[in-house]
Amino acid sequence: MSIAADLIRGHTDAIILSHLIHRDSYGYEINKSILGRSDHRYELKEATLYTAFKRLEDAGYIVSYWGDEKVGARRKYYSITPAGREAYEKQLSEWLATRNIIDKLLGTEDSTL
Amino acid sequence: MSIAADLIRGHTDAIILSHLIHRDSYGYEINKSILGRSDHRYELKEATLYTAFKRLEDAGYIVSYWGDEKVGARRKYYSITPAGREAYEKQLSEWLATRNIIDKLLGTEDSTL
DNA sequence: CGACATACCTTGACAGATGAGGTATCTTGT
DNA sequence: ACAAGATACCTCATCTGTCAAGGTATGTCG
Repeated sequence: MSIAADLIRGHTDAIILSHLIHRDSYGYEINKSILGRSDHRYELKEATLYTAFKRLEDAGYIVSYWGDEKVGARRKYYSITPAGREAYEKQLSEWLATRNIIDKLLGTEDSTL
Repeated sequence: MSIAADLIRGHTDAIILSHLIHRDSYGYEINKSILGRSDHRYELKEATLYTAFKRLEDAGYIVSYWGDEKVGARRKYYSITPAGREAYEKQLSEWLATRNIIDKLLGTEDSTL
């Protein structure tokens, strides 16, 4: 794991919402997807993931339901709500603004000082 | 303050080091500089700033000395050490990697996937 | 003389992340 | 038949960075 998790702190919710924008999903799958999409450089810890689900559900950004798997372990699916989509849009633009500011403050070779 | 501080969490040390790369400085000045360079969209809280100074000094990344102001409030200057410069370089590249991954995970329409 | 800027610092509390632990099912190799 | 590992869920105690709130002191301006 080459990415310091502390640097991603605070982006967990947006990352999960981003995944659920496309389709309903469940914890284990979301985790593996994040691992894959980050080229194995970042992995959400399970405890972090389930803490985030709780937080997002309490906020009304996602709702959950049990899958009807006939075989294998049961899956708890999550679905993003309209409020969740709004929150995602907002968090995405916040990320872009934050990214911009950090770039400036770190002197990431920015000539437009 | 339009930028959620929690999103910048973890970048405080790098931001301070980045400032000290150019010249020795003191707390109050660094804070104002950050405010200005972020177009007043982000401000380090004093408690956060002094906590960070303590952390950086303990780590050997910065050293401090009192200025010899004849008038006005005394100033405590900080100077970056060679180890601090190394740490800054490392943290800068970590930021670039993290930025890249968050962009991917948030689906920030990145064509170079 | 009061307000405000400059300049430093500490303490207690909060929130997100996480190591470590737990439960249960199914598959694959030996 | 059995062990190992993947799939799949969850909780709790602890750690760390942030920050509101409080404090001290000096200089300037109206």
